[in-house]
Amino acid sequence: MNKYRSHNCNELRKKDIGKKVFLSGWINKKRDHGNLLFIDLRDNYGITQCIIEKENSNFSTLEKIQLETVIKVDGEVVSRSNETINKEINTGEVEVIIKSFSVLGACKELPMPIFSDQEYSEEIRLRYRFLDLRRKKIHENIILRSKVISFIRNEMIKLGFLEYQTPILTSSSPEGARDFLVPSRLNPGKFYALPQAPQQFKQLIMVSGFDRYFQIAPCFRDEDARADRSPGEFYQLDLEMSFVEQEDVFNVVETLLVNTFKNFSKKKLLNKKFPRISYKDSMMRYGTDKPDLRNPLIINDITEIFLRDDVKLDIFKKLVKSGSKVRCIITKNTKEKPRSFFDGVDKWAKDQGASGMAYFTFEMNKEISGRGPVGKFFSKDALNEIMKKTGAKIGDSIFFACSKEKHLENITALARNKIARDLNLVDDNIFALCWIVDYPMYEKDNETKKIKFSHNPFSMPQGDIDNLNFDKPLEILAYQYDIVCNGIELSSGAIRNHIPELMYKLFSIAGYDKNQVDEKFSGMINALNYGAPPHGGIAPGVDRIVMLLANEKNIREVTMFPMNQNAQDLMMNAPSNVSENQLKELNISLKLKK
RNA sequence: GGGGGUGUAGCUCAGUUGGUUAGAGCGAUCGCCUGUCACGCGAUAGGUCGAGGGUUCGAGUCCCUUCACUCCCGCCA
Repeated sequence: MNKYRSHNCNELRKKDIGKKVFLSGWINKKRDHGNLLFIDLRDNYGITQCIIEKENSNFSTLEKIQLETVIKVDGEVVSRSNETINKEINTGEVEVIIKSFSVLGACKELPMPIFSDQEYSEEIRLRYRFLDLRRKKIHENIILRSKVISFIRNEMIKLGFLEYQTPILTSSSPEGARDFLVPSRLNPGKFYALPQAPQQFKQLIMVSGFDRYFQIAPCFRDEDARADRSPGEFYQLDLEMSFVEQEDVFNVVETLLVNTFKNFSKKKLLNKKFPRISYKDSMMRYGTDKPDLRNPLIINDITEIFLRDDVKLDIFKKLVKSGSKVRCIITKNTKEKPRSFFDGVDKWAKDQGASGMAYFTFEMNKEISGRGPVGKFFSKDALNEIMKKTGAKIGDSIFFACSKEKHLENITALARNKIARDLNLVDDNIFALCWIVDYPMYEKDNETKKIKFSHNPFSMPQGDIDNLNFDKPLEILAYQYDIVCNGIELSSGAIRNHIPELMYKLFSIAGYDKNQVDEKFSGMINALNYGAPPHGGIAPGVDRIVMLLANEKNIREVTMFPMNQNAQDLMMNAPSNVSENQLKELNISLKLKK
């Protein structure tokens, strides 16, 4: 038998009464009654109450010992009287009378309490992450993460996929995020890059004939953090399949995600077959390509209304003439809402940098009218037209804003969330997943006015690929798709372009000549010339899936050892200075900006 | 790179209009307590009010600069 424990701290039950046992764990909590001391002993599995009386020669030592000290106790399991049973813990019907004990790991005064539901600053939590991780909530989150990953591995294998590793040291690529670079000692002046994703490798795996690949893949991107975006590194369920069309990828992902969400959360799935929403529709109806479908509000375009002569809202009419658009959100049956609700939205919009949100409520007295500050500018015919266009009914209200399209999309998307929150329209017990499809292949860079890839440059364009109209590149759509859950982007994927000539052509439109493509994507472009199968895939973000399942708003709550917002590991003290010698070996000299 | 929030005891926070010696809870230390499970009771220690500068008779409080953490925008094919 192991010398540290006969049982773990979640094992003892009534049937064990009378047994001599020994347990090891952390002192979670002490309750000192002077002649009687209760100790809650905690390990990964649970808590067992241990008890010692004054008569025992160990009493005074144990009484003085710090919380979170690791001890081993020898003792006997006894039953608890009915009044003293603790239903909160699994071992609550019994307790262990301590005969002797020993300290296995001493503990200094704690910088933060472990046994507490209190919130602590991120700084202290990250600096003492090993203490933070002992706390119940995050301890359980990390275990959940492990179980989710195992489950996903199993499901993928059941679906006929095999897991393959790809290199961590690879080459820098010009498209996409900023790379983390690693200097090469053996190749002076040259650098590896950490992969932003195993994109080219997984396509090469397909060209190598492996048919169905997956990997829980670490990805590295040197970009700024957000609450749902770790700086530096994160994990994707990377997958790729040969001889597939878009729907084949969708079927695999739907099966996998439905099973995963069902298995790890009590929340309901809004749809088992996720709705397909085109990028264009999504931008129109939700103002974003990551819509939260739990929110029933829809955005409508009512620009045309402002061309009518019987609409007198001159500020908007003038803006519309110079190319602005007007979009609105209808709220159902809100005629009784207080003025503060409407003004609150307007004020909020102004805080967001918009010119505000106009509003009125559709009313019927003798005839239809708009009640609210700007209602009087609309004739009854114009109001009828709006109702027809938006599906609004008498008693509903309308919020609308006028701006250039891009800004308008932003502000209405935010307003959609804000209004839904105010009206409590979002059911938090639902997962609403959807596909966003038909992304444009290219977009115009706002600053440089140049055409660039809007997403993945390796995506297959839609339509007759022998007769694509390259004169209008912005109209070319791609077999490119995202999956979105509750307004959070879970992943991006695409059917890939496996035809080298087409690849050169598509890159040339984004400003890369053949030589550049050959140089930057040499591994892949070369391989495509030797019999490449049609293939496609996707890469759901593992951290975000776990975040949703754990019901957390911050990705650090499901990451064991995260970095802070400035991409520093406060516990390990990374990044850090390196010695002159190390730099010399790498032929690197530092020239720091002042 | 830009904008917002926060920064007071080991931890979580309060601190009025600028006014005497900066408070509470938890934790720590000491004492009391035999059925608690957030045990209870009493006492003690613990502060460069993030840092620097300024205004003022007087600054935790007002102003400027700066640092740290965090949220957001940019960025993240």
